[in-house]
Amino acid sequence: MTDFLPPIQTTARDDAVLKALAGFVRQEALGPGEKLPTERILAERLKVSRNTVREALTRWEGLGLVERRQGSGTYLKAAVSPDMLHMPLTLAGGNDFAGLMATLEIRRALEAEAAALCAIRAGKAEIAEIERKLDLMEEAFRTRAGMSSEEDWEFHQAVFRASGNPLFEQIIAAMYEMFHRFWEHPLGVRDFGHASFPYHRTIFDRIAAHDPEGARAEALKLIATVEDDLKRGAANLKLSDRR
Amino acid sequence: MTDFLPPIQTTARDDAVLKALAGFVRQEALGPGEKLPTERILAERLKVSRNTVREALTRWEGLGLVERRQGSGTYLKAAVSPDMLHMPLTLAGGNDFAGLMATLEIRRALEAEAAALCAIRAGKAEIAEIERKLDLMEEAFRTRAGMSSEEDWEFHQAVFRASGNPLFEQIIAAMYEMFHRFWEHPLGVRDFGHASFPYHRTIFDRIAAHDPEGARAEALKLIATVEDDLKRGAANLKLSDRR
DNA sequence: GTGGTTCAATGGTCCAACCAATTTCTGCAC
DNA sequence: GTGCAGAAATTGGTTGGACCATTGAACCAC
Repeated sequence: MTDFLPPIQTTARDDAVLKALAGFVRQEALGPGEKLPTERILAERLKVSRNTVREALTRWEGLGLVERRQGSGTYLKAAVSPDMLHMPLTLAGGNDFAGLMATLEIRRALEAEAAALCAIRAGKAEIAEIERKLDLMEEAFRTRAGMSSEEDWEFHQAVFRASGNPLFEQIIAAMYEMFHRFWEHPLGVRDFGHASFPYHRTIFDRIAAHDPEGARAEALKLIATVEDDLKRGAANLKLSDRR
Repeated sequence: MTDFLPPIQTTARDDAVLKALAGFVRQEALGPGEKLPTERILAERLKVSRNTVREALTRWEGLGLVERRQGSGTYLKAAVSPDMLHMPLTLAGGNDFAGLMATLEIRRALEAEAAALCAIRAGKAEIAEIERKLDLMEEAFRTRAGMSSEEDWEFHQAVFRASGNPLFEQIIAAMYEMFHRFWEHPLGVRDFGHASFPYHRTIFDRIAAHDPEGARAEALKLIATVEDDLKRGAANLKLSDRR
């Protein structure tokens, strides 16, 4: 009945290397941007071949945790801890309309929930921070006469951060990354995101008023406008076939 | 303005290897489970060292696209196409009560949205598949007089799959993994998940009736019962400090 | 058939060397 | 001293060859 005997692993050198390295990073309190030891030094210290070290680092590089620069060194790109969970998300045929809509559906689910949670949990400091980002965004909108991806993103980040659940920010950051990978100006729509502008303040108002369902509703409206923009853009270019 | 001239890569051997291999997989129409050429053969055919081939395969292995079995060979684990978009998601710190609640909040957001999308998009085949999983789950519930994690999980997986958006399933798989990381029987609650049982069928009914908002509402009820169980469990053991 | 044994194939690791990009140091001109 | 070009050291990237550990198939004795 107990068919759950975990398979024994006699050899897992590279995994051991990664665990040791994660421990080292924690020990030395290394943060993003900092340089970690040379491959040669790691190989010597850990008593494994440089080749094994390289395989381990290759894994971390693929996970986006680390960046290697030839002639310079290997640098941390994100925080690492020994007990991380890695989940490679893969989207087949990523850079097309369907892929963008897929990320937007995730964003709709998370954005609505996060806004609601934020309305419940955000304290005075968090609300002030969100309002600051909102002001920055509106200022950028006025001076540059259009949406600014950067300030817009920072506003949403602030909301996610105030939701009290770090997973929201991490997942949505991945979606954002995917969204902006190939589309600086998605589908050539010039005023992309323009329609979503007013909803940023309405979302903030509902959050400040600690009205979860109101915040959720406004967030849904915002996403709906982005979806409309996207569909409009897709309709504009008849053949988006990049195969 | 066009500061997006892609940097030329004088050296990107392993990337080239992956591209070539992806082309090969497509050419030969290889599917999951099938065996790839030997490392030695790949090295010889591609005119690169076996070590380079290994680094490339290590990347794919990290992305979950491929599985290597010593003494046997390298096997495809998922469909592979040359233009895939990879987005590693790394989640930190989910192994305590707060972490479990965090994963549940994500699950609430995604489960509700997926159920609604599923009610809109699922065809006859998908609905039949979901019902099959539901029957299996109810059968397991009767015979073993309690919730079965395995069958329960398969039911939800079927719903996510029928949502038409592969990201749902992938993200929720990460949450599931995190959830089950340290808690086989979360917090020692014996009949954990018992209360959520009836909602599985109500969710299915709303999906089968193509009633998005109904499905969403039932999904929310289900998650609420799980949250209650979790809180009850946390109250049971006064000190859950495993640090 | 059952249960070992042998043996070839395959991934895992190691080593030593060299290549290519980057950084650092050195020494010269001023 | 300052500035800068060129040499030298550092570091990741690649190569080729060797050996180990595991797997699976063929084979054999019983």
